[in-house]
Amino acid sequence: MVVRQLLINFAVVKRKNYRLMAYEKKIPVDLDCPLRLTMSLIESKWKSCILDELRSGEPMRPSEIHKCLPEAAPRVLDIQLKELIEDGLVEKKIFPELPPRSEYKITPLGASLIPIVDQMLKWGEDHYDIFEKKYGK
Amino acid sequence: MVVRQLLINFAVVKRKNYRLMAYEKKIPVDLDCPLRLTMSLIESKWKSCILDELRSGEPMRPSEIHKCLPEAAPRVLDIQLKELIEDGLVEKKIFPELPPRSEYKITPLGASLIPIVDQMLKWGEDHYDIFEKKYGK
DNA sequence: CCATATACCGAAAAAATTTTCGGTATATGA
DNA sequence: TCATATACCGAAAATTTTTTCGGTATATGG
Repeated sequence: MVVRQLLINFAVVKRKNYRLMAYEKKIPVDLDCPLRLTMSLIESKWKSCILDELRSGEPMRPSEIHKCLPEAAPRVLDIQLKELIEDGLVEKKIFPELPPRSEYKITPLGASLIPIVDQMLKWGEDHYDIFEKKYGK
Repeated sequence: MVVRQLLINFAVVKRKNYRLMAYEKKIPVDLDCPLRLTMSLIESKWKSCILDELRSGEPMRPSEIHKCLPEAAPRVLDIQLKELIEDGLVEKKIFPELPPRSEYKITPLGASLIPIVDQMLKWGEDHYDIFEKKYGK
C-alpha cells in the first residue's frame, strides 16, 4: 500500500519506439503539441545549460562540461547527455584509449535550438532584478 | 527508514523570501544563471501552455482554460496558475459572486515571455516530423 | 429536492527527476 | 605502491511534480 511507491524504482524498461529514459514514463509526452514537444527536449534541469556550453560547435569532454556546470551532479549530466544524444541534439565520439576519452558535440538539430536558448538567456538577464528582489538572498 | 519518504509530503511550509510552492524546495533555483531563472518560470508541465492561452491579453476564467487544455488535471492548473501569479506573470481578478467567478490575465511581464513561447511553438512545428517518426504512434 | 456548475483547496498517492553512493577499468605521476 | 584522473553505469534514496480524490459553498434549472 505504502511501500508500493518505492517498488516502482525497479521499473526500468524500454518499450519499442518509446523515448529512451532511465525509466519509462507512464504518461507520454503529447508530440502533437509543438510547445510541449519543444519543452520536453530541454526542460530537464541542465539540458539547456549543456546546449549552451556546446554552442560553439567545438567538441567537449564530459569532464570539461562538469567543470563548466559545477553545481550539476555528474551523474545527471551523464543521463541528460545520453538523452540529448537519443533525441539527436548532441553527438558523441568515443576514443578507444585508456584512460577513457570521449567528446560531445552539438548537432545541427541541437544548434537550431540555440536561438531559443539565447532568448531565454537575454530574458533572464533583463529581468534578473525583479526576481533577485523577490526571491534572492 | 523507508516510510520517511512518504512523511515528506507533510512539509508544506513557506519561508520568508522563498518562492511560493505547494512544497518547499530543498535545493533552490540559482537565480544568478539567467537561463535557469527563465526556465524555472516556465518549465512546469503546463505553464508555457497557459501563457500561450492567455497571450491575447483577454482575461479567461479557469473553466475556459481547462477546456482549452483538456489533458491537464484541473488541480495542476490551479497550482500552476497560482505560481504564475506569485511570479508576476499572470494576474487574477475575483468577482464577489455566487457561484464563484474569477478571471486570469497575462501581465506585461508574462507577455514579455511570449516571443520565447512563439519560438518554441515554431521550432516544434518545424521539427515535428523528426520526432513523430522517432517516437510517434 | 436533486443534480449541475462554479472556483478552490487539503491530503495522499503516484509518477518523474535528481542525487548519492559505490563500483568498473587502466594509465600516469608522486 | 598509492592516490588521482578518466568515463561510465547500476541501484537506491531523496526530492520534486503531478494526479487523484474528496470536500467547501451556493445559485440555477429540472
